[in-house]
Amino acid sequence: MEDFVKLCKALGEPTRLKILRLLAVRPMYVCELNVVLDMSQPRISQHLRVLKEAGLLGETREAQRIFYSLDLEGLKKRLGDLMRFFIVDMDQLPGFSDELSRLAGLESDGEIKQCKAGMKPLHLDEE
Amino acid sequence: MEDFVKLCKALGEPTRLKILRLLAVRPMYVCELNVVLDMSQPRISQHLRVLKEAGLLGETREAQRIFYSLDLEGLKKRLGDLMRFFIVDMDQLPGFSDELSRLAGLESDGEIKQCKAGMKPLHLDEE
DNA sequence: TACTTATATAAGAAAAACATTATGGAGGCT
DNA sequence: AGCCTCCATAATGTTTTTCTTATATAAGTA
Repeated sequence: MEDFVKLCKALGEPTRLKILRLLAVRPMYVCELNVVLDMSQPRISQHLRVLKEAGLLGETREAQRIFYSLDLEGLKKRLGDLMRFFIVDMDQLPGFSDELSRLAGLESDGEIKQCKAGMKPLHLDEE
Repeated sequence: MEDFVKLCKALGEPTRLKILRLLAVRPMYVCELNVVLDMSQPRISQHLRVLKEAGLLGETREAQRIFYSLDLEGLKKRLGDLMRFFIVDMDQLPGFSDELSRLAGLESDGEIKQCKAGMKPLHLDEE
């Protein structure tokens, strides 16, 4: 699940979405992004790092330049995986064991009656 | 584009992803989420608000309870739209006119030579 | 070697997101 | 009416992001 969070967090920022959208036109050097986006170079580099760590970018060094590219097929696959995350049975997913057992506990008594169980216990004995 | 940012920002947070994943099992009351997630009620309410504003949730009042649901088909469509955002021609998209013209400027002189244009002008006359 | 270009990284400030605690309001039950 | 449950909202503190400015590294050029 952390992977999906990282992916969506990377996509959920206007500057980064713009960068990706531009790299979808064609791969570019940082200095080209610098010109096209009209933003400071460190700002762009930092966003590129986030995108790279999310596994969205390819990177090729060419002399002192670095050529960044977006793998559209990879992104497509990642978004497909994300969609499937919501569709597959939850017990096929890691990291949901606690939630699953509490959910089972909820449904064990047939009808949903009260949710008191989830509330903090009242302090009946306060001074 | 702002819509995509909002969507991805909503998805890019572990608690919210968990909430959505649970609502994908079945619609739930807030108090049920409260029990299943074992988190404070305001925390859940606030995340539900973000998800609602991102257009991801359906909401039905039932007496004093509120029944939240996730529209899987809607989410699927939104993710498809997001993918297409990267595929369609950029001049079909709003909000990229400046970038498009600067990109055209880059390519007008055939080869990419220097990116000096994007650098800040050097101050040649400092004291 | 000295200078320039291209990029990354660090350090700091400002803004945004998140969690907690406390409160408020709507609706059911006695 | 009075109390309880369910949920939202406000206020506050803390952590995370984001941006800027400044500096560092790597590689080309004169």
